[in-house]
Amino acid sequence: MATNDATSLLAALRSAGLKATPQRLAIVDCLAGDATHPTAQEVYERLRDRFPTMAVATVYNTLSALDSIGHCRRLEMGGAIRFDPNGAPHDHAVCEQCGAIRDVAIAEPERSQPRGGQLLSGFRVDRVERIYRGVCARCAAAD
Amino acid sequence: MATNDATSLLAALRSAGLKATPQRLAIVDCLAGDATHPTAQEVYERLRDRFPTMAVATVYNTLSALDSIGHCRRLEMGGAIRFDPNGAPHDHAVCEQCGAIRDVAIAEPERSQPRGGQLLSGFRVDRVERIYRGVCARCAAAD
DNA sequence: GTAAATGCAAAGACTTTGCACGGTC
DNA sequence: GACCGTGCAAAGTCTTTGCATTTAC
Repeated sequence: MATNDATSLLAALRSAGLKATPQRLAIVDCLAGDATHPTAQEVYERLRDRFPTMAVATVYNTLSALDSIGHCRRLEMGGAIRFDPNGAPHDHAVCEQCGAIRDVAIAEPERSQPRGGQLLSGFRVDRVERIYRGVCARCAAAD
Repeated sequence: MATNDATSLLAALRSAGLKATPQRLAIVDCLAGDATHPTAQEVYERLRDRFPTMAVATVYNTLSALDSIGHCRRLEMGGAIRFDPNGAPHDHAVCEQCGAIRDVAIAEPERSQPRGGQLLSGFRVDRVERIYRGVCARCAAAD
């Protein structure tokens, strides 16, 4: 799988025939260097200083482009859509209080493979998503 | 756990000090008799005929009340919030094409218990959610 | 009668879309 | 130079909020 740092993301962009614009460079950079899975809005706000004229639509456009070439995944698990540049299979832990999302290594790799045959007659399982819901260390400490 | 049919949901409402209005009866009824996990909008539209003056806010109000007394769960798994009256622990299968959500019995009960200790230092796991993403029988047939 | 729920309307957050202009290759 | 991406603005969807009126208990 791709390492999905800023460099490889860019390479992926270009090899997919997509153009490398300054905005895209910045968005890719912002996403790759961030473990919190920012929303499109967050990326937009963070880049506002550097690109005062950039439109929200551009952020969505770029993130969708990255998604469609398989170099970032849309995470839809409540609230706004988040974007995950981590190409490796992994699960997520979501803090119910602050909404932070954290990657979690898959503990039981064999379980990540659907065994839908018995369970879901007629439903073709493409992938399984696991979400750990709870409270993150910081919020627990703040209580 | 509660069976969460319309009758028990109502009883729960009343024992929680919440009032049983005609609108709530209808909403509870609509939810209990529906396996598709309707969104608030869908419930609203379905009850429009019977309650032409009912407001969307009322639907949200009732569903939130049910959620807060633990008799229905908010499902936030992409797109609009859905409401699940099934009180038993279970997972969900989501069709990527039509968006249908289907309950899935938990195949490996022991796995539903978080073993976060090793995996998520500092993160207190309250529950684990599993989502099977794929294509439902009907959509597969339509291809 | 009291407390709570409803209806209504408005605002808010997030996302998508269309089109003309400007930049990349 | 051709094409793609950007910026801008508007619309669309879902959800939440405030307040006066009505209703259940």
